[in-house]
Amino acid sequence: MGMKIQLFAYEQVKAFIKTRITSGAWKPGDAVPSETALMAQFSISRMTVNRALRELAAEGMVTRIQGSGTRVAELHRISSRLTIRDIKDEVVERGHTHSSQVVLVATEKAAAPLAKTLGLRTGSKVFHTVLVHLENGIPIQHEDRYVNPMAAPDFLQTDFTRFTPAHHLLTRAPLTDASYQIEACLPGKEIAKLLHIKPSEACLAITRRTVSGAHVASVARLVYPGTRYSFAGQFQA
Amino acid sequence: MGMKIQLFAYEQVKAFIKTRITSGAWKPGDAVPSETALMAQFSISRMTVNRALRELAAEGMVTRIQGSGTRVAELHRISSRLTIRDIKDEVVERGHTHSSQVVLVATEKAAAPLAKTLGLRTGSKVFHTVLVHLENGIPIQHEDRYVNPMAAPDFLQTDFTRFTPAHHLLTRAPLTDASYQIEACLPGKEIAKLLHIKPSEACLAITRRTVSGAHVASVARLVYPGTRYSFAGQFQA
DNA sequence: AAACTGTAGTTGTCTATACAACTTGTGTCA
DNA sequence: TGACACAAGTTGTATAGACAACTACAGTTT
Repeated sequence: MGMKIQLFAYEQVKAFIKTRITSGAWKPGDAVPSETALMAQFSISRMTVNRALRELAAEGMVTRIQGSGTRVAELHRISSRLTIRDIKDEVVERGHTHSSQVVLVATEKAAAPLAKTLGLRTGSKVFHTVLVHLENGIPIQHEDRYVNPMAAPDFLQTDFTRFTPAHHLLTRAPLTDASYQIEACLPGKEIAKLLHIKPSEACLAITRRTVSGAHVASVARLVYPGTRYSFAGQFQA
Repeated sequence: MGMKIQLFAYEQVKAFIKTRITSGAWKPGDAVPSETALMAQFSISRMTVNRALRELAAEGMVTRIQGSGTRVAELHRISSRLTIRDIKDEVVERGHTHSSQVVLVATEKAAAPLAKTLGLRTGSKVFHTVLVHLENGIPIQHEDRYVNPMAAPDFLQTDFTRFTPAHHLLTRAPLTDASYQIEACLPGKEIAKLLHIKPSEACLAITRRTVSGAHVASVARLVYPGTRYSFAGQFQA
């Protein structure tokens, strides 16, 4: 049994406070005992108490104000981390096989709006790829991606049946920022055909823009069939 | 001009390592200097170095293994926090006005599958509410919610035109866990009518299950019109 | 009434040291 | 060759003490 028997001192303090908050004994806005008080109560040093409280603050359970004190956070804003992952890893992790169908690999001239989001001049060279990702042979994602040549000059040399575009980019261009947008949409004739669904079937679309250092590295639109894909997650207090 | 001039020692160490990772100078899998080495390099104590590295590990930038060392994390998995918020707060924060249309407020007997997810016996009493949330008079969310009476006995006493169900639950039952699922779907005739959209318009649906202490507090299905709502976020390294 | 001052209490950071727990490689012994 | 023991290096936790920065409040002065 992987059960952990011994809790470290700072973990005991965290657990003590956490249970009082989640049980409702201490309500939002209530004062949490000061470091000095907890230090005496647990017979441990202040640094250890400090670490416990600092971590609870980072987790959003409490609010700390220097000189004033520590209080239970207002609405323990429960939150989860949403991570950028390579779809291939995701599929493999489920124990399934991943494959890709390459629809388009091209160099194009950027139209005005695209050039703007990539931070390039209108008419600049951009890389454009379109692929369909399959899980056990069933289409689950349509990926339409534009890549800034400045960020990944050798992008088109990749064999996209073996490595996903995301993999190439993640390994070459260290990510610094990204923004995403999740929406519901209808696929349109062409994408519906590639995903083997009806044009009337609702889809989940994620538009993602990734930044690497000074450059906008890539803009991608990922379309998932609504019946075959959903986006699940777990929150923890 | 809120510029912070002085960086604390542990912040300097973090910045030093972070820039080397995001610039690509240190690649995933590379070894990060040991605590002893950094201690000498910056002329600071080991505890301070330790704090810097511990925080970088928590942020997912590096991986630490006791006895072995610290390395640059494989794919700096960029992530963002997805937060549970009250839709009313969201609307108000945008400077708009929020209003609710109450469709149903009832006490029902739970059918088998619902009872199971709420952790109750089949046929137990459950609260059921259906409302439409409006932003400046335009429908943006259809909320269909079941509530466990054990977790919020006075739930139905609320005036739902003034307080949202989420508000009542967040203030009464301290949240401990939650899981969610985001999917694309078609609304169906009834919901389409309430949201003033065509039944063929794609919608974003979030199904959320919240846990408070020992009880599953509530199960809600939130449906957003695809044309009027999307879910945006920002990642940070 | 308003402005100022001082003080006690609180959090933020940092140090030097200590020991525990773990990993890795090297050398020894069977 | 294989098993074992050991040592060096690394991270994990904890301590006692120190000073800095900030808040809140009470008391004083203007």
